[in-house]
Amino acid sequence: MNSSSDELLGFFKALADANRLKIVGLLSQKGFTVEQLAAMLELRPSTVSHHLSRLARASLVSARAEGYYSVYELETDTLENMARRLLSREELPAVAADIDLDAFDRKVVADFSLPDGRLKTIPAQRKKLVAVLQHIVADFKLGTRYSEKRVNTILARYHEDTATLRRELVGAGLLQREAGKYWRIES
Amino acid sequence: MNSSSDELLGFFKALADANRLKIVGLLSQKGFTVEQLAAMLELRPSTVSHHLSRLARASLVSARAEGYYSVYELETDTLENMARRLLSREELPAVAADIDLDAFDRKVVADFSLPDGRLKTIPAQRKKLVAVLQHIVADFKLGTRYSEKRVNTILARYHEDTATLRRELVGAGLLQREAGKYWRIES
DNA sequence: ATACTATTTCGATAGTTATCGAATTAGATT
DNA sequence: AATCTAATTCGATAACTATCGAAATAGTAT
Repeated sequence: MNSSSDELLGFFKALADANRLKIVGLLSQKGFTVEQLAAMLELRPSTVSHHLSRLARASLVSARAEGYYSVYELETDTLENMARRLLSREELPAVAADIDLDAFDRKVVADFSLPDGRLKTIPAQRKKLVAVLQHIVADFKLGTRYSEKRVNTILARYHEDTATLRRELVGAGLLQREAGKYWRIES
Repeated sequence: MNSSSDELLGFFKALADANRLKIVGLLSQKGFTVEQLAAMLELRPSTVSHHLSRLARASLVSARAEGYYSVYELETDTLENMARRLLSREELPAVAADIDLDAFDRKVVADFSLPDGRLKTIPAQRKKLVAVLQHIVADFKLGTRYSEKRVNTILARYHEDTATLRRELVGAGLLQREAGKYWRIES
């Protein structure tokens, strides 16, 4: 979660309250003082002040001194900017930018592995099987052609049922087979 | 607060959580299962399920069955619609549509009035004075010309200092004066 | 300078909700 | 039909926050 996302989160949190949303609605028409807002919303001034400070923290409102009062006004620019950011294609992916997309696969491999690295069982579920196969295929060098015997030797480190592993590796497109030889495919 | 505003509020509340925002960010790239999201966010599946149901309630995500799993996907249309609504000029004023804008003025009049309708004092603050004057001027008929004597008689119902009230009414532009006669101005 | 008053801050409280683990459900695979 | 598993629901708990009243603050107006 980077600082740009924090801004976005702050924006949503600021508006995720019925009374704050009403305040923004009211300020979209004209400026109001704390007292006026309190009367219209049937809240205490201290409560309204609290809401206004939250909105101000998100740069959604600003105060202007006017004689005895301080008049609050809506920062329409901030609102527009945020709305536009939501419409842009890059914004949302950026929110998830620093999240580890491989965590699931690693967890699956860990869940199915014994301390010595062998597999407890071969996963039955497609998504999990693929995760485990991708883990195993890392033992094969790119550009090397393996005999079936050598393939089995490597797979035997993981599970006795080397035939199934071999078949699934080919089925998943992780290993290529031709004329009795196997080799790894660039991913 | 009308039902359209409820939708808007629901939208903001749905996104006002760091993990839900991350989920949306992840789903903006591709669909994921509950388990996958849980691993990536380091949360329990039940927690992720909870978040997804909140997002679904706001129509921000939907589930699609795929074999053993149910794959969640982002409803980009909803997101776009909401962002556009924020940019439209009518949306925010509508949020405050059914809020009583005169509540402040009524509260001021009530605060400054004795049970019999007379004023405790004449407000010193501009905003409050105007509220009280607007209340008083309702006793004057539109289109009628009043002598200063009749004006004072009416104002005496509110406060002994009729001279100040009269002057302020004229100053605030609520009463017009010419050739010793006073009359009310259409507001 | 002094007094007045709108606003803010603070402390306390009640209501909301994010999170977890356990139990249940729904659905696909065999 | 029986079994297995991802997902959901439920109950409990902890963290957060909206709201209030009281006290402090700041900034005019006299």
